[in-house]
Amino acid sequence: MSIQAGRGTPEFIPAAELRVVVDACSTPLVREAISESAAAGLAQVLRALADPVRLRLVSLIGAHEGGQACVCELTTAFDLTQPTISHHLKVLREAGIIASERRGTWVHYWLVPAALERMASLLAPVGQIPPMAGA
Amino acid sequence: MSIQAGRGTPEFIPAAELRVVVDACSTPLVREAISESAAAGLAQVLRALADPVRLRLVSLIGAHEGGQACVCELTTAFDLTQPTISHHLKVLREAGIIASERRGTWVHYWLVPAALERMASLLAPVGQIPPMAGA
DNA sequence: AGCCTGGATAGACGGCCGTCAAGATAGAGC
DNA sequence: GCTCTATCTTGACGGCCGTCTATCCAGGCT
Repeated sequence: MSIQAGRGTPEFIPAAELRVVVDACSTPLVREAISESAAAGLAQVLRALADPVRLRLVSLIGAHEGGQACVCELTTAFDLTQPTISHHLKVLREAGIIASERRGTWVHYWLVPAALERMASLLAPVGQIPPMAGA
Repeated sequence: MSIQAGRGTPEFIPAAELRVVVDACSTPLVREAISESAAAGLAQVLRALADPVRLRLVSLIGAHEGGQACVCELTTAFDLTQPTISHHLKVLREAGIIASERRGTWVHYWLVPAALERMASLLAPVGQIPPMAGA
């Protein structure tokens, strides 16, 4: 019971801090070694994206007319129950990837572009998009 | 037991196919809705990255002199046993994110830039990587 | 007010995965 | 060939997470 902690996520980082922590590491990840806490925050956001359903949700929302979609439209795109979709949307929202607002009867979701941009620029290997630049 | 499948990963996609599947969706994710199989493949790669230890491994390898690092150097950077690090390296290797080669006694690992680039361009919201890009 | 619909929450269940200890394998050097 | 070191593999354990059912909350309508 000393070290064996099951999984390496003993501490959950709330959304606000998360932003800071991820920002703290805005160099391309492969430029210099990131800190332990930056890795934790970054992994938290990536884990939110690392699910087929949530990826499709992000894609559906982003590709939807006006960049917004209501839950009813999203739910019908899957063979999953509405609570399950609601759960996935919550995960994405808590990771700062999407935002939502209630408008009358329906709840609308849209992407937070900064979140995906941050991920993209972190993963971009320095010179970025040099398909074969390996010397 | 008809639908309840525990998690949405009934089918594992081997590395070769994975490349194809992820390539099949090289539009920025938020441009148009991705297919179910593309989402599965993409999620598989993201899940490999969505772990603090593996992120730090990628970062350590990428930032290491010469872009290469041997396992012994990586192991000492963590409070984890060597088999655990080896396991994480295997996950990254099977996801196509890193590659390895044995050189005498030591095994060296390096990044596969195309993998991270692919991820970055998929996540980049259309205009992509505004932080430093020309515009 | 009462009902209906869209959506979120709570609780439970089962599989996946991160971790470790122990053993196996591959070169290097004697 | 034997030993030693570096690394991988195997098997087991425990927690996390994706899914469901059941229930609750919020608005609109009559």
